[in-house]
Amino acid sequence: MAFQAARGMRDVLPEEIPIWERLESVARVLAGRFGYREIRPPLLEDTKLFIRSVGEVTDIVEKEMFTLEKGDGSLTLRPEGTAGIARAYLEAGYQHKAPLQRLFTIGPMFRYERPQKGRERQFTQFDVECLGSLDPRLDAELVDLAARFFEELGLEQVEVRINSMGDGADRDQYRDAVRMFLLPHMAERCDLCRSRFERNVLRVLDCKNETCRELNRDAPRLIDCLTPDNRGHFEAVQSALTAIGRKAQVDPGIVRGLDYYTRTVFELHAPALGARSALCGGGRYDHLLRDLGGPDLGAVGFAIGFSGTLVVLEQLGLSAKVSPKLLDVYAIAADESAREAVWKLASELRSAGFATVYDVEQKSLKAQMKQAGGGAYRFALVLGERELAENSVQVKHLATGRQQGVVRANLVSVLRTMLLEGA
RNA sequence: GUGGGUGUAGCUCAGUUGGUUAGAGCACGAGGUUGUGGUCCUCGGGGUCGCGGGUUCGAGUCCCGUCACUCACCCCA
Repeated sequence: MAFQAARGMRDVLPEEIPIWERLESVARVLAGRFGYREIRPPLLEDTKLFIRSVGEVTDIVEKEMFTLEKGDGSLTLRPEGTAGIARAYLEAGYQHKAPLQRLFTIGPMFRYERPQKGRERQFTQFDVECLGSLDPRLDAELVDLAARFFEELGLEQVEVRINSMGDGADRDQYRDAVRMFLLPHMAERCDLCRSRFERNVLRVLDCKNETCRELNRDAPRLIDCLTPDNRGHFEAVQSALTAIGRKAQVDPGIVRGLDYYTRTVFELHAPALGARSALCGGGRYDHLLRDLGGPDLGAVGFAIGFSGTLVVLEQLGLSAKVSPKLLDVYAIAADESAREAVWKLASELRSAGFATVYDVEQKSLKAQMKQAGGGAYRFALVLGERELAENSVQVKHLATGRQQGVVRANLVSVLRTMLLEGA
């Protein structure tokens, strides 16, 4: 093949569209039920927006951005959705007219990474953000919304893990405390821990290695470092979840990679998937709007990746439940003389609202029947000399094999009735 | 970015220590059935063996490079 899709980019073929539409529809309906409105920011933003919001020393900014230099400006394909939405919020002036905004978007994001199963360079996210408030119920609301998304798709036992990263002083203090705690025993730890110690100290606490976990046992607890305010907020999030029957386990290992996160961070996991079980990640980012030049208003959000979701549905055998869409009619010419009549009939049926297709490959009657019976159509309509002579059409219901002659003038109403009855 | 694995027909795969015209199942086409799909039977069309180079009398098979996919890391949706 002379050309293939660029690395990490893939086509969503017609066969896969039904499952994608299902994801999008579940996302839209659910977001709507929670009062979230769709927003569609551009795919390209000023590169500096991402550097400012995501953080200069993150993997995303350091090596994963698709950047275009055009004229004297630098644009980058969005590696995540939050920055663009926050920018759009401020540009639209919501901070003045209606600061509390529940927003969502569904669309492609781009990261220059090594592709893997469920991880592509272009990937689709369902991104939900609530800007303009610090209310802990919103943190819980988003956890609930994210969990319901997966439950709606048929996943049972979605696990919620939450943590708080503090906010400013307590966050730095906790980080220092962890660093001081780890320092004396770093030599005994694994390579990964040593690299994380440099890059993102808190992730050392998430090491799966047996001896490292042992060393982590007496690590300082975040809850002890949080300011009374932040501790109160964290507890309020948890009780808001409890109040609606959502179980959430506190997991000190959850540390979002992006700079803008504050206070609540959370992940959703599907235990059925084993080690790589993360379905969704999100959290609060209370100073992002301020950092982008707006007022210091709170905000919280999450993102769900569709590629990963599809992998999960596949592994749990849930994707087969999405049935392909059928076309209504395949119109067949029983002999050459009927081809023109079939062409006119197809046009008529399309006007009447039926999804209709006919043969353009000069196939034999048998081959046309085979085409009709291939599983993509509900009815085969047969027109030949006989039908033309008596002004009728043979209507065959392909699933049952039942066939009847229908007077041409009644065809539309008969078809309509049969489709309504699901016959 | 690091380290493994894989790449043969539209799809899933077989192909012996290197040896003649590279095979199967499914799918596709024609016929059995002169106006009828799904079952069955017969026949048939389909291949730059991912791409490029090398070793050899001879390469799908061995070597090197490259691209893609994939798995485990890093990181994350």
